[in-house]
Amino acid sequence: MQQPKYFKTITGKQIPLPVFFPDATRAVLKALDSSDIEGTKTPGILVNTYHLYSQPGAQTIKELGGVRTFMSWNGGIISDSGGFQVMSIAKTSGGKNAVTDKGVTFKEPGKEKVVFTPELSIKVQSALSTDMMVVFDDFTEPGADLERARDTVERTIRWARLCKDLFEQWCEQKKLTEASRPYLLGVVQGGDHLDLRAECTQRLVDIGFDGLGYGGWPVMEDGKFNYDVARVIRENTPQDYLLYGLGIGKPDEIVKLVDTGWHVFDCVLPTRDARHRRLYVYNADSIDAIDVRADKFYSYYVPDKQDYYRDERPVSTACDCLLCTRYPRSYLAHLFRIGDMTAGRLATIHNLRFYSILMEKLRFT
RNA sequence: CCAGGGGUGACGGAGUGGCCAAUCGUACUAGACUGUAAAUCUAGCGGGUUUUCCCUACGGAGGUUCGAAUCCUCCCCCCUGGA
Repeated sequence: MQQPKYFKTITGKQIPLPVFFPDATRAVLKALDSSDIEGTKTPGILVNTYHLYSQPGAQTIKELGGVRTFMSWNGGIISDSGGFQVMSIAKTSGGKNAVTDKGVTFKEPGKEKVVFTPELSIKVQSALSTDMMVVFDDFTEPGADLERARDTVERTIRWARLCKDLFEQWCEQKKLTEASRPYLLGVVQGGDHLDLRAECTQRLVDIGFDGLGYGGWPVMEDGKFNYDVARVIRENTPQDYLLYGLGIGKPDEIVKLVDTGWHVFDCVLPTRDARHRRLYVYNADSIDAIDVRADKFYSYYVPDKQDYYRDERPVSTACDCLLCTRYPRSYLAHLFRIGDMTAGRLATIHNLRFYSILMEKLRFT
């Protein structure tokens, strides 16, 4: 068994691993359109099942030919199950929200009550027509004790089995072949309890998936990444599985995880940070000079600082994005200061190119 | 020249005898953001290495008062009408 080399799309594309797919939760990468995304050499995106189910609805997207056609995107697409959103809303807002073996019931202020279940998640994901579907899981909250974590693991496994069955039925019904069907990803829970993570991994492998995801909140309560968890999952997973760090992460975390044998990542950081005026820049003069395994290989750049009001230089010379090749720092500073949307667009484009360069570097070294 | 209004910290703009180093907004500075309830949120923003304390401050100079950004007098400047 060999480690996978590509992420295959249902349209027959082969995207070389490792990959980073930024989050287009509601079928839009905030501030960008699909051709902007292409310009950043980003190979794929993540959309969210729950959000698209809420709006515009599974049936609508299905009739419009799936998310790929809907948003005119021809790269890879992963659909997240919606479990994470639903769970974080249900578990953190308390009240009448409840997680049972059947699914999750919750109510957001100003909206009607929602019951989200594994069945519904798979059904919606199949309507979205994505390249990877993720099982609906029960996420282990940060800091959960062993007993609590075990509960979430048991439920996650129960739901994983259910999702797998439904997925197989759907493939059979649609007469999908090994090549034309999407991946199905299991999600490992168990918090920081390593034995439990190992057990969860093994039991998911017994059910059988194309890959496994690093589930739960991506970082520990102190904000540090728990690499032991990543290692334990790796050690208990067959070589030919895809390993996917759900919601991960910072550039240096991704480097370490790739070196640990992980292949797929998604995270809101580059896009959200861009809108929040944090740009990522390599500590290098040119793209060739970037060393992603150096100690501090990147820094943050705050675009609208007074120092940059009259700065004619590009944000980074180790970048070939639209922003860095065309505009001076002074212009970006101006756009942020006047609050124009173009600031968010250019900054997002830059950060996405930063991440795509990162993955290119990791692929070749 | 006459009548009326006004001068507050980088800017806009509250406050009209003590609870005022002075509401609030902007700007600025720093920080946060990890399967997006987030183009958001938090903190600081006159000075001081004794900090529930001292100093300097609300156009300027005097004065009233136990106490003034707030009241009085004069001066300087700005705005709006009228000559």
